[in-house]
Amino acid sequence: MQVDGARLMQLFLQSGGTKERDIACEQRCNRDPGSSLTASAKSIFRLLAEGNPSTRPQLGEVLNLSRPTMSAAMGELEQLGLVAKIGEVQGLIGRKAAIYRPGPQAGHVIAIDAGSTHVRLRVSTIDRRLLHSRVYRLPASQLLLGEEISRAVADEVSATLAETDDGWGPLRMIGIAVPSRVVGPQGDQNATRQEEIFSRFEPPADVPVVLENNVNCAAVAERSNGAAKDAETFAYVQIGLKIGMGVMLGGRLLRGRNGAAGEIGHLAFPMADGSRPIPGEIERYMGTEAFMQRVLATWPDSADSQPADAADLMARAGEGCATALAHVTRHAEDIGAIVASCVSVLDPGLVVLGGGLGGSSLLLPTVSDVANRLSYPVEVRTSTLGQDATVLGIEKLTCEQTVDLLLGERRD
Amino acid sequence: MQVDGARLMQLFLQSGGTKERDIACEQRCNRDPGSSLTASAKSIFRLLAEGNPSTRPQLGEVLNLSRPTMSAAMGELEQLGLVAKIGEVQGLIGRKAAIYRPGPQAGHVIAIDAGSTHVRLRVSTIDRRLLHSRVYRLPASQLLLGEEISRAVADEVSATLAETDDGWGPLRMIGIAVPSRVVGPQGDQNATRQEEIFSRFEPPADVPVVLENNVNCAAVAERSNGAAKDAETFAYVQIGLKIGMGVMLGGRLLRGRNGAAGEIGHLAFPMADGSRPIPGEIERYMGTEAFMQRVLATWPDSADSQPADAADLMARAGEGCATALAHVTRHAEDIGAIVASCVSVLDPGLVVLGGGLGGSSLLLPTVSDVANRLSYPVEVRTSTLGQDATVLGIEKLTCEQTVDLLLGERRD
DNA sequence: ATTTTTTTGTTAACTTGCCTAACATAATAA
DNA sequence: TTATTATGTTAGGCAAGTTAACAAAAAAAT
Repeated sequence: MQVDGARLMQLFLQSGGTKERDIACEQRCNRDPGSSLTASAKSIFRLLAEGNPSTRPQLGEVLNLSRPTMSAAMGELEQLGLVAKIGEVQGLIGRKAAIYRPGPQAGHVIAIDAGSTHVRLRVSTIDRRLLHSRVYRLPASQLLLGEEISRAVADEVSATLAETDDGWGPLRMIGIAVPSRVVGPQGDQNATRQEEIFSRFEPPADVPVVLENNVNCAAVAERSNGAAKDAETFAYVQIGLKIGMGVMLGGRLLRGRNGAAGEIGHLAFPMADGSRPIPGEIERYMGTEAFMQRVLATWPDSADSQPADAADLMARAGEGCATALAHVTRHAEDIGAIVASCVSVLDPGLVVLGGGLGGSSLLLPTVSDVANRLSYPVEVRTSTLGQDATVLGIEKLTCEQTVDLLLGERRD
Repeated sequence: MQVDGARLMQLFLQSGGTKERDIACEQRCNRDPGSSLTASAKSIFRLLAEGNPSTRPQLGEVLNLSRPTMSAAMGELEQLGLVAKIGEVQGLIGRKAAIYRPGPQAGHVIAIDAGSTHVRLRVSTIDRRLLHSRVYRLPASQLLLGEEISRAVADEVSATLAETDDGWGPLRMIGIAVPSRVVGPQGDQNATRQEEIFSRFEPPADVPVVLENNVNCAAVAERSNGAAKDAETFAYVQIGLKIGMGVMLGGRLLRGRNGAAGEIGHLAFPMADGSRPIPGEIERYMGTEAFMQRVLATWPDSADSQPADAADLMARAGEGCATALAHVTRHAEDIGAIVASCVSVLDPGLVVLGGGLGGSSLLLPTVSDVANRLSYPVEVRTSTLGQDATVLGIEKLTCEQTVDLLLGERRD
């Protein structure tokens, strides 16, 4: 079932309309129950949605709200079921304080990493308490087959819906991380395969769907759960089979006109006096496959047997094999050069390295040295998240979108 | 007179403090007279500061304010002298409407382009009505001598202050565009020469100074007066003696941690299989000097005499000289490759070319073709502003900062 | 010339959303 | 049992907006 352009737009833009006819009101009011809350109630809900259950005094302190205002706001929120009291805490002295977190009517989201080897799915509340999760490994023979991924997503979502618990509240949104550019209405719609995800998967009616590029999702995860927890601005550079970057500026993803911001696989390369760049060449050159070809081409017969794959090479380098280490270091220099180019454009102050190869801490010193030598001061860190990075990122983004939706404050 | 670090910080941060002691209150209240205005009055002032004199109905329409609110807000603003009635307009029917613009107490700013060949100065109201302007051409022998530029700035400012008219209202701020990185407090302070501007120039006491990189200023000007009038997001790429870029994202400049965002003179280059990049090499390679060396090295004896300089080369290319055109086109290919790298990182959708060489429309087709072939869809335009771009940009930035200051809303 | 219509601007009364001050409640400490 | 302290509610006030009604000033209609 192919989802056409109009339908996809609808998925993107759902819930925006305030000028719809009255007949849709009941639906809409159920979809964004908090759109008529006071500003203070909204800010309280936003804070609780971050994931820390809090007492009224704590919330009031952070948000600079008086106790009467807290009282009124919590009244509004509790009435709608958007927050719930989950316990009490006793200080050293004085009356106990009630502890709140988002309530059942805040509902839950489904976040899906629709990767080419795995489909990972997490169901969670909007304050990111995990309710359910599944992982489906795609048969290796079907790598890169968009339709098979779509079918796997459809299956996993069906299975999830069958197990839905009443206590989870309503399903508010589905977020899907895809390994392609994600383009808004005014961008270039050609040459993106974002619709393929819907070729076999039809999302439940009335549940908005958000799509995001998988590298961007990993960047979001690094910020919310990983190596960039303290940073508002940084770049996440992924080096593996392919290369890509996710850019976070002031806590917001940089997407670009065509959803192509961070597509460093298209940096001009080769780039030197007398040479002419080839489109996408740097992605091929830096990718694991070409890298291993170069490694094997010069691997000495005298030494150990040839490394089986990139992971094997990295392992041997880590064990002290000089030949392996030389190759890894050479690759790290190339990565450092790419990082330097990104720093020259963005000057993010922090770069997090991730991906199949980039995640190795062996690369770190060389990448950092080269980048800092070529460009401007930048801290380089290695990703602390494993293969869950992408699904955690799309979960975070979906929760944020859901909060915006519930509060009637569309952000982007 | 060297301005030390503490003084510079003070210059940057002036007007922020709300926790100063009461003795400073009178001064402060004179400095940000509008800090106690209602939100609606502030938004009205902001709109008028954009430069379009407007009637109350027009303002109310745009800002969604009722007539009584307009009445109250205009009352506040007129009382403070922040707006003034400058006339009336008669519609087809009905009562005349008064036309307003920022009033005398809104004051004026001095904007300075402290370039290495010229010092350009504009005095204008915060709605950018030109009050006075001067240009000083530095003696060629003193190119790049920071102290001479500083002295020229000091002289021009003195001359301006001497000519100040009472009708201009108070001097609110001085903005200076400098050809170096401009670094905030948490960035890398080394290797920027931003303080040199103060070596011979001491700004009047109590007048805040804002510094900004000159390429960033040109980008701002392209947005407010030039080729990117309709764009919120674009990159301005300057190609001349040196190369640089200014990045505008959603109407805001991207500065980076160390003020080095857009410093594409540090893109990794040469970058090819087997080569290692050299810091700053692409700036040398792309700069006019190295470019002309390559041109002259292969210039055929049989043809016309060698071109005298880059401008001469461009002129001959424009007249149809095949040799010159071939060189220009080759250079345009290199520029296209650089643009492609920037597009791969930012995907801005629009790139404006400027600078001594970049401003030539001869380059446009090739740059556009190469960039679009190597990377993602991007429109390429040629700058429409001449040498005034930088001073217009710093003027715009200074006016924006002044409005923020007057309204007590520090933005960045 | 007078009345009507239309737009602009003001006045009056109300609403919202926050605040402070005072009071009520529930816990520990004395 | 009383004092102290933190939490939560009630009462009353204020700032900044709203709508409704009225006043003023202009062209259009009578």
